[in-house]
Amino acid sequence: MSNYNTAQKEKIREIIKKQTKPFYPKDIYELIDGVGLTTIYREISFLEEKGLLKKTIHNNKTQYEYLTPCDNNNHFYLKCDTCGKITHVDCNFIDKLKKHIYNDHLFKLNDINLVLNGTCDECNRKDN
Amino acid sequence: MSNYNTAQKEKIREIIKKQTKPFYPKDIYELIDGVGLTTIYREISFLEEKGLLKKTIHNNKTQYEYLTPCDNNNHFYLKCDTCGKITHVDCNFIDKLKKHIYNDHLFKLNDINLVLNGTCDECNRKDN
DNA sequence: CTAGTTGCAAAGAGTTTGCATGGCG
DNA sequence: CGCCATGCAAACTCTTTGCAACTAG
Repeated sequence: MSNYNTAQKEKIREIIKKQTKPFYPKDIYELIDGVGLTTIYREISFLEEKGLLKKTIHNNKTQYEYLTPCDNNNHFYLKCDTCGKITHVDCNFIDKLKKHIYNDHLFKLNDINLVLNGTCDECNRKDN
Repeated sequence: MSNYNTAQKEKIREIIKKQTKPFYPKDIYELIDGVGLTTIYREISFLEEKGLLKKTIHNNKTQYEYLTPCDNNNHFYLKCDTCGKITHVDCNFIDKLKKHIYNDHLFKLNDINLVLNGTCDECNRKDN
């Protein structure tokens, strides 16, 4: 399954790649004309299995976050809990973290899709 | 709301405190006699707002993880994606992480409820 | 032409809400 | 005794599935 390239799939992927904040399947549905909600659900599931989307919860509803793909493993994502924005960070500190957790706590962190929550600079300034 | 102490609430909290793995509201329901599912949903929401429970997703259903409370901020949680077990870790490395992210990436990590995903030692051994 | 894809309608499942009853303080 | 809590049933909403028509390769 998901072998054929169709106009619907392309439209969906195009829209999803532009998302820098978490979204609901319905959001994508409303941004596209001529694509059924079912198809969007199916394509989202497919992209999630490929690791391009990460599921989260908001108001007891599933949200998806688009994670820009990256070759190396020295990267992670910062998600602002206030505005929802997701930032891709390339940084070798992640390596130190992984090693520390592995050595001191006998725990092997996931290589991919490490998302840390907090508050971004912009929202931080606003709050003060 | 949630001011009165009732037998139902006590039962629910007692069971939840024992959970070291993610659970569904229904799981708690099945572990207790004489408490309605509605009440369990209400108490879980209450505990989640207090930060004692963290929502996650599993099979498109909401799961909750009990996070043992802790006074200091030098701690985080390790969640094994294989067996689901959640380990509470007291460790000052978290401070280094926070400072690095704040200084180098202008991002303020959450003080509480930092959960890192990966594979625990036990599951790691089994896989090999 | 064949096998995958689409999308409607309906089914399924989890969660929330209305309301009458019951219990805490 | 007043107010909050409980729990059943019903309502709601999101998500999945069945199926017939359609389309990419």
